Amino acid sequence: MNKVINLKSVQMSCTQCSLSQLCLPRGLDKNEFSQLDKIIKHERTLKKGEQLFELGQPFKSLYAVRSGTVKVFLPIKNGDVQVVGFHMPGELLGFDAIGHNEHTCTAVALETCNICELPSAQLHEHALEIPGLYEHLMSLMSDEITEEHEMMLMLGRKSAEERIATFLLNLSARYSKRGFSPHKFNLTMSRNDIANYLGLAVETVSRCITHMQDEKLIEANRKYIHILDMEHLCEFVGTTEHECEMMKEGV
Amino acid sequence: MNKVINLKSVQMSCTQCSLSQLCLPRGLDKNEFSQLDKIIKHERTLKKGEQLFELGQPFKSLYAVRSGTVKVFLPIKNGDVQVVGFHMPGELLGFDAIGHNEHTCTAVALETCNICELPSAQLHEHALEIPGLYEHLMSLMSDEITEEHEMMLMLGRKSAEERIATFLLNLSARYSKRGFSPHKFNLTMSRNDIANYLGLAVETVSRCITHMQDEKLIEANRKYIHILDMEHLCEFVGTTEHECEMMKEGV
DNA sequence: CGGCCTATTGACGCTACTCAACATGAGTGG
DNA sequence: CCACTCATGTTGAGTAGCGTCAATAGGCCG
Repeated sequence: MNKVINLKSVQMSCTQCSLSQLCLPRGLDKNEFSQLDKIIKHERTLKKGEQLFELGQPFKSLYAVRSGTVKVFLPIKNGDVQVVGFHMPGELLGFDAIGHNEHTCTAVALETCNICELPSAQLHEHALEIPGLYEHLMSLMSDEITEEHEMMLMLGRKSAEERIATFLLNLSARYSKRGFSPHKFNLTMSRNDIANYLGLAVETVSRCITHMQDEKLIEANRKYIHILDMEHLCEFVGTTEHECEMMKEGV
Repeated sequence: MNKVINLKSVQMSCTQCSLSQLCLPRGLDKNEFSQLDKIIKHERTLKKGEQLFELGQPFKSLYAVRSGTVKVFLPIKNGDVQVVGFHMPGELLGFDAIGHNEHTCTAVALETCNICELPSAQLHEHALEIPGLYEHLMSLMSDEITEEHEMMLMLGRKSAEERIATFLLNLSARYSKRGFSPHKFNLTMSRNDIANYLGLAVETVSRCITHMQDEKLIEANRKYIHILDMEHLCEFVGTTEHECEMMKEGV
């Protein structure tokens, strides 16, 4: 029994984690790693539908997704929401709470999730002992700002089909970065979530996906997506050069 | 002559700046203030239309607007753009460049601007000497993330009129925070910029403003805006409670 | 097997875009 | 100072894209 616990704790340490290159600063030595392992909590597990944090909740931690997908959204009137992002393994979330010490959005698990936690109390206390931690966190926040600029472009100027294409290619690139196929993957979110995120109606999402199948760009069956013609799908995205580069990097 | 230069440099120091409460961490002592004044450059002036930074340009500095308005946008194909923000006095910009050490958007002056500069080289070097500087910058970045979430809500779910109302009330609150009237102000950006920012056509912006005048909610003449009925305008925004609070705070 | 939720497809209507004409103000040069 | 041009803003008519409503199909779970 003791052995099992040890094994588990080893598996769950940052040192052993295959995602550490995504969520931690680069170039940490063994010492600094074990320093981090002391302050990061690895035990949290969320079942499908459970909340990680909620709008208005005080800032307790930053969170890293170890496995599963987390959906982040803004609650609006009448129980309606605006989905503002999906977080995959290796991605951090909770930055929204730093500014006013409380969360400005809500995060729930779309499937069973393992979550690592960097408690805010320890953050400022130990940040200086781990070189580059502040810089790294700012770097991640900066990336989030850039991504959200691109979302504004998406919602402001792109047609329904362009949005779907952009979305699929973005997922593709992120799967690819994690060692999965950029061509075949399963969506972890519902059509409803996708539609909401992209500022479209569910029906429009369905129709676009159907249309893209007719055009032989993709093959889709419910959650399953198979990208057949990456080249032409990229052309559909058609906006910033930066974006096109990003997409192709991921392939 | 010497006297003039001295006077100028005194006027331009953070210690004397009326906006320092907006862009600097709170609770700095005299010593820390003068520390900051050493690393912050105050001399930069931009004429209308001049660039502050450009997409792809290496990260040199963070910038604070001292006077004037700066427009930030993403260049797209064919010389088209997507406006992603407007920055007023006391607001920092350039956070987009931290992640990959180069700017992911372009910033230009909408009118004559005075800009303060926090060079990136000095940032990490001196950040630890000024307590709370990192925390403060992260706090500002966090706020920017939250604001952009609200922009996604705007672009994803709101009607044209709701967008205009939200935009006007947002400006109103920001003017108010700076000691100006929340009811009467002059827009520093063109209808074109507003339309682009809000994901609308110029004509739609014009029509909405006209319509809001017919409804006696506002009075508008070109750049000049007079908000007549703040209450009903707020109702128009109609989305998150958080937003409504923010709007009313500013009044 | 039945009930429920999610996804797909079709018909219709509305919002906001496009194209176009026109008005107004700012800036320029004589 | 006025007349000219150009940029910016306003208004109208027609239309396309996407949302809404409704019906149906398919998967999942008890």
